Amino acid sequence: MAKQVVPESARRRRRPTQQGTVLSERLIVHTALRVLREHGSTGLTARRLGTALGADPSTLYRYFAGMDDLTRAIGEELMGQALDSWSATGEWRADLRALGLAIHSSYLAHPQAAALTASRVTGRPREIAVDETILGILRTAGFPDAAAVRLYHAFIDLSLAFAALDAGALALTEEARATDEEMWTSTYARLPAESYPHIAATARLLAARMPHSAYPVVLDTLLDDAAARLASARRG
Amino acid sequence: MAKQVVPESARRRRRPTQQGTVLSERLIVHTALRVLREHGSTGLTARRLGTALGADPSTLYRYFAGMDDLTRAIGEELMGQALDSWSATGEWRADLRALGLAIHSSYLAHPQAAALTASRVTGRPREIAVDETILGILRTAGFPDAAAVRLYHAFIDLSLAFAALDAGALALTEEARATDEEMWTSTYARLPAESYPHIAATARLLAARMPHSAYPVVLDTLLDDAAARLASARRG
DNA sequence: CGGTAGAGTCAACGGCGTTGGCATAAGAGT
DNA sequence: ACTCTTATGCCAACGCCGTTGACTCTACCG
Repeated sequence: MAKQVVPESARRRRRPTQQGTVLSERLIVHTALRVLREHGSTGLTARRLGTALGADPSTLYRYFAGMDDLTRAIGEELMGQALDSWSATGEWRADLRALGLAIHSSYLAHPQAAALTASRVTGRPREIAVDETILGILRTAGFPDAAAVRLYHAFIDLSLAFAALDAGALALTEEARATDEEMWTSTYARLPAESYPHIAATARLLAARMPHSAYPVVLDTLLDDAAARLASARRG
Repeated sequence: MAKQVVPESARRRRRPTQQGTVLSERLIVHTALRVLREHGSTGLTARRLGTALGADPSTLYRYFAGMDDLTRAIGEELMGQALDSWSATGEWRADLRALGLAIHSSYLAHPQAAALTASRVTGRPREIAVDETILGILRTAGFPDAAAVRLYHAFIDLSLAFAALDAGALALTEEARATDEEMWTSTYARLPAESYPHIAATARLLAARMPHSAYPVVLDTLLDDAAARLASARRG
């Protein structure tokens, strides 16, 4: 078997598999995304991916060091899609907000994949590009370096943490997800008011709000705070 | 085998295993936490847990419907420990802050377990108790129901999302974690200033800040915002 | 138009969650 | 104190899983 994985750029011969497909990192990652969507976040297995590709499972080890390596490549793909779907306007607050939402929705577009990768930090190219972009927006907007780094840290971790949390909820099977959402109208809405007065009093509001993500609310709070600090620093 | 799991309260006979241990849900959950700590977040297996308990793996199915059910019980235990370590003072902002930090640090105290459970919502008793507590603090502080629910939602999801994110980082093996932290002094600090001017300019600040959690900063931002809204509503 | 080594295949290993059938001893009822 | 019932733990087995080493074949280099 492969002593070490051949980097994609150095790959020369493209021998088709028995079933005729010609493999590539790109094809494998995209097929993995499809398998994840169809079989859930725990449904990506070497055998299944091999079958989906029309190749022997062990062939994957010619392209990735193991399933863990493949997982990181999937995460990098999600981050890349977020960056591609975003464009700068020059208005720092709007740009940051849009970038955060782009990252969030890129992950939510592949919830099963996101649940697998969102808490991994890889240091791969597209991830670094996102970091450079965020820091650039903040420093160009006039934040001093210390404030920019502090805000960058809060921004990126907040976005990734919510991407993981919300993706985890979406990645459940359809029935499990429905059960979870209904929990606010079934379990929580029926708790006795004597023991749980506050939940009982707000049950209707909870059922309306909890199925949505809190990310936009928290993100806006963070950006409002940053804008206020920037304005007051300019005045003072 | 067990058609269905016998609830812990209805359990009568406590027959010791061949190796002499007397099982219980509590013992199993606590042993599972130990196994997770020793073998990592993917190291909890039915066979290993059975060995650690001195019991056959299949015996676990007398207590839990499957490994997934056990996982939820572990999450419930973490939430319970958070609630136990917290006490109210009556000052809403301080109480909320302390509760958030209690949840966060309860999860981080068992990072391998947290990585497994933080994004699950179970609707079990201790979890409901936490929800009731938070809503109680907010409504007693004078927030109208709509604002209380909005803030509750942001608060709990923020806390769980960061618990999961930060636990994920801590749950890596010691060497992998060290490698990740050093990435800010190795990879990021050495990126060429021509291609990555903003990262290069702030490399030292990044290396100092990134290994810590952004949770307290974001939590305080959220609570500051809430306090300001409450004060202005009182004035208006 | 060979020779070579890289890409795909095959078979196997040990470990996983889970199940059905079975032995046995704890506790209820007398 | 004795029996009876059945909850509880054990065993063996099933079909998955990731991964590996030895292999075959074929695309490309010269």
